[in-house]
Amino acid sequence: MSIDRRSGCPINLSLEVFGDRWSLIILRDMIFGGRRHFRELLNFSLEGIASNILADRLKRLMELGLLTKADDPSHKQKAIYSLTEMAITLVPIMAQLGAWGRVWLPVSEELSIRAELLEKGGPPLWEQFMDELRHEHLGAPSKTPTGKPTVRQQLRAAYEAVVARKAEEIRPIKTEA
Amino acid sequence: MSIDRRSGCPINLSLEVFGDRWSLIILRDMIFGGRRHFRELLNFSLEGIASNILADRLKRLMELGLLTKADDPSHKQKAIYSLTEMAITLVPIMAQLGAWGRVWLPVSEELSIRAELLEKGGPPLWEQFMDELRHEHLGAPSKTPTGKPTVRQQLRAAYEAVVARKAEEIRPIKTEA
DNA sequence: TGCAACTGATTGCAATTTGCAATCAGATTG
DNA sequence: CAATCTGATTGCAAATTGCAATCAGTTGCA
Repeated sequence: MSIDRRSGCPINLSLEVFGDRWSLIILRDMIFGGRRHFRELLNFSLEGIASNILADRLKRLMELGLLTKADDPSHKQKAIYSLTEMAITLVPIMAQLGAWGRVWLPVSEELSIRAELLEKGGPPLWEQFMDELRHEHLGAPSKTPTGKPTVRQQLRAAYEAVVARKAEEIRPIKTEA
Repeated sequence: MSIDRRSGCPINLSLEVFGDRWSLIILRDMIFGGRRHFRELLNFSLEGIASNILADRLKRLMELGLLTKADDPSHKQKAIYSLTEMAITLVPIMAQLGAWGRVWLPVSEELSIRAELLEKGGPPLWEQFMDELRHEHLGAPSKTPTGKPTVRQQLRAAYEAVVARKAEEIRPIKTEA
């Protein structure tokens, strides 16, 4: 799982970075799910990543410059993983991947609502999101005005609205007449 | 190499389609390199794909609906592979991948000039390119006015200009004084 | 006619990668 | 001081990968 340098083509090199089944999933969970710890990534993983694979990929992503690791002051054995600028600029790729998958693949409604919102928002929303990520992970000053809902909040709200609506559809009348 | 349906997340499902080292490379060569035959994909492959892997991936991409296969009238054993609409709409993803790789990875100049042109052209250029691909692969009427250079011609010209310039830099004075 | 080259693959095989389950030692909590 | 939580590591079976050789039918050319 290292970089082969099979060719200097940008698409090939990008594939050598995250052309496997897990690297981009981990980055997705960090970017969209706000995960920062090993256990968060392990236990809340939708796709059920194994701990050895997670450990291997985190290490690899650090070597490649997509993640950094720091001690968590609250626990001597706890590590906090942060996205680098290199990883944050994957947001447009994630958005395009999500948009494509939503059209062509059998996505579930509650999981694709975020892709839809991100697609509708377009580059300006992606920029706002990347700005927020820089604030969270790199300590950069936030350019987003306070009060304005964060992109992650918007994504979360949209997700929960779909979940709530679907629960209502299954059980339309909760209490008896 | 089948679809697991690990989760209904669009990004995950997209990864299950081309989250391997070869599928997107094959599609890249068809989209940008204009390859249509097995041997073209095999012999002109920059990354040196093996014939069994190529055969396997072509089959898989057909099963997934990204490619179709037809007989070549010129040769009874020759097959022509065509992109489907599903594959053609990968152009924006390819463009983003190329743009990201160009910034963060050790790309070679002559291979990244295409990514640069595609990035500069933005969505309008991508649309024109997809229109041309629909014309080539799906027999759709071309909306691009005749006379206007095709995107593939532009990409090719840009590539050759870089190669020529680099040759000149290495050997600045060809003939003796 | 005859033979080499070309067509799109397939097969055998060794090496690598994968994912599951169990385990680890140190840190913290109750 | 025992249970739990931390980020891993190890053993192992199964799957995947890529290289090399091979295949049978088709074609071009002498």
